[in-house]
Amino acid sequence: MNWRLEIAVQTPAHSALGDVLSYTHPSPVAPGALVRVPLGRREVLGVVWSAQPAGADDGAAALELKPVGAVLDALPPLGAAWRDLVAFAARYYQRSLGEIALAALPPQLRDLSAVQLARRLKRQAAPAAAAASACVPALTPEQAQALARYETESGPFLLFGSTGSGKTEVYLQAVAALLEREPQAQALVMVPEINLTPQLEARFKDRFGSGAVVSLHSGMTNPQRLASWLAAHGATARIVLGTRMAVFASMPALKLIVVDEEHDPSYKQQEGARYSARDLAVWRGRREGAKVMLGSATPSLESWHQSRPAQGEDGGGRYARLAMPSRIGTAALPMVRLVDMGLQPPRTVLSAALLDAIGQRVARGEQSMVFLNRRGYAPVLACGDCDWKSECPHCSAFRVFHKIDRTLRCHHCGFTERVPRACPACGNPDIAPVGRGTERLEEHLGELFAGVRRPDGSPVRIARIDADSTRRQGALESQLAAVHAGEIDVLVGTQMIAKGHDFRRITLVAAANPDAALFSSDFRAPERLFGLLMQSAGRAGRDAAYLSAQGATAEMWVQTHHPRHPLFAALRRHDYPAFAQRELQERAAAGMPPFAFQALLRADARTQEAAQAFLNAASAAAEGLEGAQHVTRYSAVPHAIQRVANVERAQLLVESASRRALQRLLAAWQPLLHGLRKAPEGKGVIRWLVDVDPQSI
DNA sequence: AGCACGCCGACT
DNA sequence: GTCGGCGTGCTC
Repeated sequence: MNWRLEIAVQTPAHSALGDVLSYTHPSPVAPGALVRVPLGRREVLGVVWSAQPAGADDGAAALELKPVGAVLDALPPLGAAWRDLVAFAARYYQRSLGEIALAALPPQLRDLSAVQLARRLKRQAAPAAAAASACVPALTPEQAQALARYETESGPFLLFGSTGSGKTEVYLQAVAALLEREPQAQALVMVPEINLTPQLEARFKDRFGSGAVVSLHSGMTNPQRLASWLAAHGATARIVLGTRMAVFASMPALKLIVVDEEHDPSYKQQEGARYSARDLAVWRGRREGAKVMLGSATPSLESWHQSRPAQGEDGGGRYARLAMPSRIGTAALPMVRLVDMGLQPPRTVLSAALLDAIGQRVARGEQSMVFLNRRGYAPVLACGDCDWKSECPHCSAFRVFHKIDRTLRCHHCGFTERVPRACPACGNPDIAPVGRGTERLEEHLGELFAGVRRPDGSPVRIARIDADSTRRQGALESQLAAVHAGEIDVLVGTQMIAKGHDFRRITLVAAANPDAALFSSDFRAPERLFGLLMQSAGRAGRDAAYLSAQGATAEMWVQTHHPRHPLFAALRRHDYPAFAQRELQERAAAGMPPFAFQALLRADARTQEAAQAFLNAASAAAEGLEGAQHVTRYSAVPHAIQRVANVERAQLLVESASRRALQRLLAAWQPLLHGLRKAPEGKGVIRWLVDVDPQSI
């Protein structure tokens, strides 16, 4: 008898193909099995979704089905829980099943034949079990209490612990208790950025032995990723560490998911399937009966709101909040100093008081860190005579001046030219940089501190860390190592340096110019700024012993034109709850997330008119669809960066107080959008996409 | 998305 | 006369 298999293959979201394609096979194949199937002229990897005897009810299916090429039966099939996760993610984020399923598998699986895979699996013997360390630090009362609640309650948990409160130790011990109790259990630990995986990996391997731990992130080579994935799938790895992609790791015995720095925007995928790994982690935990622990010093307002305690009529949120407000040891949180830039001489970059404070630290042999959220030398180059500015010819953005190689570079499309000798418009040789980036700040500090000496009389050492300085493989690691080794006195960089890195000897952190986020059109900008500043403050004075030996106090400096802004008042007191309460009140009053759910319909087209026409036609077509009466549809507007690489971009916001209504509308909308693409309204449209729970609008 | 087919410009 | 530009269409 012949069997008909429904198989998920990598079909793009825009194709009109169904979720699964049907193939025939002489025998039944278990759902979750990997197969190779013919698709057009090529053979692709697929995941079996279901199997049924052929001929039963497919009389209408006049389609000539092709046979399955090969079954990769050396590999145990992917479990029902994994398939449910993939199916949910596909449905929720409006993508095809196959796109999510195949993206969740290691890329190398796509190129391996059944024989090659079988050989690979045979080679993947049991890992050499390196000894685990018995050295487990004693817990603080707060850590012990958080762990006790974690053990007795079901979660999900929000571990609200200030920087330096020892969240990682809580994760480690939660994992340790689990592995001890259940000899088969697996744990998944996620971090927002690849940069943060090495130090976490070192800590976990030290505690649990190197054989038990594998990493999963896009910085790994394909063979490494395959090896890690197979170890997770085969449950030989008890702990998987990784970035957002790891949320899809096949882990048959998953019992605990940790999402560290859960507020970090990096958990939201920004291209292809735009999923939130944090939200999927919560869903996956519930589906698989795994406990979920989200951790942050500055939680997302969504998670904070979801973990609110019961109060009066309000039954509270679904998450349990575990608070760890204190820093370990005697180290106090750094003192926050606000510099009113309105009182400084015009065009001041770094105020005299801040320079003095940094200079004193250099003289004492301590380290300082200054961050500025603009890389390059200057964001714009402008002519002194005419109104020429260094606009990108392909984008609605300025090209950034990079002095280091004398180029103008567009950070959106990559278009790069050498800096012209004179104004291209009027020939005036007097063209000058406007504004400041990290490169210029580094240069500026070098000039200002040229005469400053370190305790041993040697000159000050200044370094810069940003996307430009770390382009080379391994550059970030070596630069961070130099900071750790005390070879740097003043570190300049973008927010890259504000995240996670544990600099022991930094006693001063400064935000040079964070004001833009206060008045951004993006309603989440203040939340991100507050998180960034709190996190940066957390970089300072982490080592209490060092501080007291130095007789030093840690300081966080913020230069602003709005020193009385409530955000800074809360920052001064390190008072995240106060900031969150105020922000949530505003969000509630304005009907914004987390009190509403949003999705963006985006379109790219040759012209802005075409992009908007498509979106507005789509909006009109949505009238009367299921869920539409509970969903607000706004008009199409240009994207914040309207044109990139000569493509015009527009977006349309849809919003609802009901997640269910929004989901219904999006599901019903999808086929109409496919149709519209071919209609006159879709003329000129290059692509369109839906972004559910967009992270910025 | 790939990867075809298909119909018009500058080259051996 | 061909090589190749990327426009349109299909994949169980």
